[in-house]
Amino acid sequence: SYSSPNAQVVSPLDPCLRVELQDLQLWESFSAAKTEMIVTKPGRRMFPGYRVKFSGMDQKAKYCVLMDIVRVDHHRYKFQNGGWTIAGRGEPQVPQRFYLHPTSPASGQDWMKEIVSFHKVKLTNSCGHSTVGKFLIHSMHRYQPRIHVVRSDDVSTLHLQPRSTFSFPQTVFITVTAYQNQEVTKLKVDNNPFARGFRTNGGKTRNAQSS
Amino acid sequence: SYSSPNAQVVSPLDPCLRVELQDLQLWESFSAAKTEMIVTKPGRRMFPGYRVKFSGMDQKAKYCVLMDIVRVDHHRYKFQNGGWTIAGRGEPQVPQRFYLHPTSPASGQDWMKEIVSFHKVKLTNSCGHSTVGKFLIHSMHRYQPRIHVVRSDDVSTLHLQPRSTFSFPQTVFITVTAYQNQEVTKLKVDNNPFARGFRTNGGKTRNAQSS
DNA sequence: GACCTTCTCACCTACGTGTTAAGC
DNA sequence: TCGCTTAACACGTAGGTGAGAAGG
Repeated sequence: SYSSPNAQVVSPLDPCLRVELQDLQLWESFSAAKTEMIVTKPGRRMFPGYRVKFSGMDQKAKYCVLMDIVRVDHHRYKFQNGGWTIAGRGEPQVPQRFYLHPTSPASGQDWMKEIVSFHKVKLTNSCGHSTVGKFLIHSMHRYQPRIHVVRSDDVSTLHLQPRSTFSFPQTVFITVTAYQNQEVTKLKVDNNPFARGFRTNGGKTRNAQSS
Repeated sequence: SYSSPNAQVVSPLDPCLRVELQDLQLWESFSAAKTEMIVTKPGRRMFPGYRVKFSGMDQKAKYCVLMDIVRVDHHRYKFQNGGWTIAGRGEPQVPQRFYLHPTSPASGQDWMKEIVSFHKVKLTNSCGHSTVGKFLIHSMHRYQPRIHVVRSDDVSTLHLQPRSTFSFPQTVFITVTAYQNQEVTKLKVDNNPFARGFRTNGGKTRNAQSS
């Protein structure tokens, strides 16, 4: 009930509220190749960046928007013979911190005005560093980001409020410390502007997602 | 009553609360030459960056910290014969928006833990663009930033709460669209790392304020 | 040895500077 | 003309890429 085959999901609590995943085609290209996300000690961004568009909010009401990243299953994975296979029991899932989108709190009108981006969040495998804007996760496990919407402007009691939760199956990924599947690497290089230096030819020249 | 000859000011509402201006020596060098701040359509940062340190807060209590920038007098200025002179009546002062420091709300302990920086705020003379983190002000007028501390974690009613206001005479500046005083230009080039490309010699080589 | 992690690097994007010339 | 504003520019800082070598 947290996922949907479509890129637009309806809230049970707030029946008009809808969330639409951006860059859907890009996400699906990665998903078809089994998305990998690098995780490092200092923290690494996700690519594609996680961006959504809201509609059906109460224009005047105040909302907070949060993200977390949760495990999809209980397995550890390995890349073998060109594909991903289960490699035993996964690490125990630690309860995730929520990342509060910095626009919070804001009116429904403000949230719907433009695309809401989480492209600055980072994935880390080290608990030593500061953890603002970083998700601590294990390598070689499957994860999925989730978006939570809380109809409140009181940031201090968000965890007690009812919330609407959205997630998209296209955004499931496996964490790695180095890319395993060359097809994934090629998609990253061809579409992430910061990796333009590694393009050979045929890659998108200008209009890729600006991370 | 909003200003003080010192770099550390005491709150009337909260007698232990103190605010200390950082980079005081740098601010005073500029002030001695009559500080100029560039204002542009897309927005320009201030240099020196506005940074303060808090002490004497209630460790457990929640605070919000805001900035605004207000007119110091009612004049318009011009630069003539190497100095600033009054050039008639200033534009009418428009009520300023507050900039809420993104750390807000946070505990006194968190605020006091490290230097609180407003170096990302920008000065603009165009109301067309988005105004988040930007102050709309007129060129050729004198302004002064102010810091407001509100003992509350309810962001939505901040404007109704009592607040302690601090400002420092060393931070008064005149807005310009291009630098008038060469002495000011030299101070900017010698101390702002982003202007390192314009240094001739004798400028600080490394340890300048990282804006 | 096989597998995974970490570090350094060249290369890129993004954007903060004053300068300069053009515009009004 | 004069005073002020704007836009394009070269040159910096800051930081996001995968590659490759080294480490465990």
